[in-house]
Amino acid sequence: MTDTQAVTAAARVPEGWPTTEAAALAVQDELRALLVLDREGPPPGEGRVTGVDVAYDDARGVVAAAAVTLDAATLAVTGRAVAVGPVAFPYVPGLLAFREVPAVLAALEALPGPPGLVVCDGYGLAHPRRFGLACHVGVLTGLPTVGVAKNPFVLAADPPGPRRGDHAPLRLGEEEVGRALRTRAGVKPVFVSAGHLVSLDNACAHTLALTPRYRLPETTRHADALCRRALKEALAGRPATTTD
DNA sequence: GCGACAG
DNA sequence: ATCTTGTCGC
Repeated sequence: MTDTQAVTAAARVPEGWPTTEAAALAVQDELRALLVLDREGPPPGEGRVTGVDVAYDDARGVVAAAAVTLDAATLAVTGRAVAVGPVAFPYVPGLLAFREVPAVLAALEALPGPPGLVVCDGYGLAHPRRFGLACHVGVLTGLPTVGVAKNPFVLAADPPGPRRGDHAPLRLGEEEVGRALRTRAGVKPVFVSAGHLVSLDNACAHTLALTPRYRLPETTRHADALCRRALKEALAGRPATTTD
């Protein structure tokens, strides 16, 4: 219907972006102080929700990010944008954000309208240092964010019940920093945590509102399909690692 | 000391 | 994340 053509932007690694693990850890410590966790966040089913995801070609050092905005009530696509650029950091468990954030921000900025709540593909607070990708994106954009990961990370969770909506806590000490949430009956759960300006309860409510049919949120599904297509198209222009 | 480890 | 065929099911 009103599905816009995806706007394509060029992403680049910002000046002063961390190049070592030690520098990245220091940035996490610095940004973590800016997290806002005492807000309920926007209610599910209203306004807009934007999913972000990235695809890589590590051999060529290229990353493509996609941001897809949906009407929260109907889940219809209202805006799409992609950003292609250089990979900003190697993959290090716990430092994923340094790899994806530059391209993700470029895609979000290229959207035709306000993103609303941002759903990230990965963890938020349920992170060894309580500052996963969703927190990072939230602090840098000022937008409410949640993290929905497909696989368990460093925090173990008991298996949730078998029905849609059943969940089990992800604990960091005594604190519940995330949940293994069953979005489809009898199907492997997803791992939800708050990123910025959202409560864990609300993050789970949004996740359920976005999964009327599949295990993963509609936002993530759309963004995943778009960034893969964008990466392919961006690579089609250049055959391979040429002699430059 | 040796693995495991979001994407 | 990515490399990969066929196959079972709606």
